[in-house]
Amino acid sequence: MTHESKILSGLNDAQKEAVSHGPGPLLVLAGPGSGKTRVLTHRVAWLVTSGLARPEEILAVTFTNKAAVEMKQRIQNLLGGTGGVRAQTFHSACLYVLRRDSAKIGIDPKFTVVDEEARRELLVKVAKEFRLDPPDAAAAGKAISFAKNCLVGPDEFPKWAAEKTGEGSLLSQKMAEVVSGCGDAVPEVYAAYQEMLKKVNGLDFDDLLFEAVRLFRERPDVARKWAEIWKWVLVDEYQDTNRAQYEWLQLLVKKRRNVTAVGDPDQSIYGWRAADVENILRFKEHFPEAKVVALEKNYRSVPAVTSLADRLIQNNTRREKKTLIPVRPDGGEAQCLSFTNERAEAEFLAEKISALRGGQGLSWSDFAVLYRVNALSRTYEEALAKRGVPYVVVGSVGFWGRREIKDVLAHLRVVVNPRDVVSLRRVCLLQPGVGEATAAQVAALVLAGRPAAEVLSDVAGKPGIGKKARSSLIRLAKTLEVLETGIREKKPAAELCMYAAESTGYMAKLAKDRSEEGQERVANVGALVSAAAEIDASGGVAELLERAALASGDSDDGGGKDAVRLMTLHKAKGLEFHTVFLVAAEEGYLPHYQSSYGPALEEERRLCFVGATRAKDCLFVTWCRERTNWGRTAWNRPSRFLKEMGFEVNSYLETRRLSGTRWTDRIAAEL
DNA sequence: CGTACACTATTTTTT
DNA sequence: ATAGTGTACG
Repeated sequence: MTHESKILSGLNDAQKEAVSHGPGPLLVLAGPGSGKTRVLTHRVAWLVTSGLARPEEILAVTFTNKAAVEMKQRIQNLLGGTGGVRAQTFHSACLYVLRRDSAKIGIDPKFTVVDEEARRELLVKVAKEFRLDPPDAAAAGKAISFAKNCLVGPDEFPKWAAEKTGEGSLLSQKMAEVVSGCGDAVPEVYAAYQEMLKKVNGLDFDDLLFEAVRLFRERPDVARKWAEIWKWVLVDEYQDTNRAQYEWLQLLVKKRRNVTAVGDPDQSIYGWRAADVENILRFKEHFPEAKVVALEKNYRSVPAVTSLADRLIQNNTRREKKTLIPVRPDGGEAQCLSFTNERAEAEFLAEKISALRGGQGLSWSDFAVLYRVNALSRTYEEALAKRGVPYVVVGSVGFWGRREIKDVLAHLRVVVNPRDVVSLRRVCLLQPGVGEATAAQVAALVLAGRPAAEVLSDVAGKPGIGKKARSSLIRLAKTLEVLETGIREKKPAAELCMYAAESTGYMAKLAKDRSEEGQERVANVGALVSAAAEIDASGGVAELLERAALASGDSDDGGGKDAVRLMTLHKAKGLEFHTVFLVAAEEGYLPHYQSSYGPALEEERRLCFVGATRAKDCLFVTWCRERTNWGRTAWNRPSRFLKEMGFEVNSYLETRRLSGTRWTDRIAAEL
């Protein structure tokens, strides 16, 4: 067998067709559990082994860091090394381009990537000048983010917002919500916020896409250069692309047209942050010569699960007809259960997990509890803990988002981008004796164009500065100077991290806290040094900061821990579990009350679809008549999606399975 | 400037 | 219920 045919063996006909498609646009419509990632990775391997592409000519784009890592690993397994194939997120691909060419559109390539936390900080500061309070600032921030994702600048904003309203799309629905939340101050705040970003030489996440598009538009020669580098582009989760991502891709592939888009319109769940399902629905219009392959066979779930998911999604109007064809034989179960309150629901689930694990020889990590909103996790956590069931809540701040990690890295940021006063402020506030007032003084002087170390020494000498503050400012100035030389001489990032943490007294401060939390912080800084050492093997400080910025929002997924996973429906996308508990299937939660009409409702339905199709063997959809949220107890109606899935829901006592092979009535027993 | 305490506003999803 | 903000005092 040739290497090439080895890559095709074991694939079904549709998969083979997609994998071995030659040049030209290809759209793969891949239902849940149909081997989407498999097709993507095998296609990359096939392109290489067939000789059509060299590895370094291939760019595979994903939405999450996790998906990018997985993709890389699987390509590596197939090819025995990635050999230069780039698999990365949209944001990191754009960042890669901008670091090299941003000067061509007037952006200093040493710019800082402003993460969510820093962004909020800047927005609040800017909004204050317009007499907006923090909630209004947040609303304005949403509108700004939305606009950037739609490639709309501050000047075009008013006209665009007016046009958008009443358009009937999900995009316009979300936009209307956002704009109504903060009134007509948005354009001014937007402009001022951009001004501020420019001052500190920072780009936020949305800017990475926005500016990458601007670069390709304003400098066709640059676009051409990158199109020659990445001759083959593959996109995962295409249904989640927004306007900016779509445009960037167009500019990249318009000449060679070697674009592979893989996705499932029924799993588009990010409309609220400007993803536009139309991108995938109109692929054929954008690329008339495109080949379209549908992967409808579902290898993941038992028929009981696929059939109810299929029934549910048929209720969406704006979709292309497509079915889920189960490959697996009958078995497993899909049930709907109701409870008087969330306590009973949580107890049931904890008990059920223990029983199933023992009975079927499963691991804790074979179970997942999925809910619509994070706030719901608490009850389930308590019940699991009470029974001694190990669990992880996927969604808590991950490593790169931890305060201590960001604190240490802020020192390096200040040196790499001398105008980064956001990081400088952070670093100053860490010093004993230094507060808001002093930090602001320092920031103002640095923005006026003076080097940070010099400013710190100067401010330290000013009257009115306390003794404690004086000595710590001087110490900080020295640290920054040393880091500066260290970076110039390309010292290892690990060494510099260690130095930053130690010489500023930060480590000592952390170590003083003897609590478990405090000790964990110390350990995390140690882990940062190790991570830096790993990165030093292939890069340096720049790479470390890059990785930290882009991963700062990543949530802790529990690693390989054998524990039940608790997470939101959004976070469950792309995952699968033996048994899934889809909890709080109640009107108000699923669909969420803020999205219970119009196009947004359809997205809620897709969300429910995504949740249900995570289950391989068992699916339990549960709802409670009564739920206590923050102090208040409310009465709930069962989710309309239950009926749509085929469950008969007459009253809370009689929730039963309508059709299917097994008819179990455990409801009475549970109540 | 830093801490302690009280009050209030908050809750959808996140690269 | 809780986290985050604001105020008063050392």
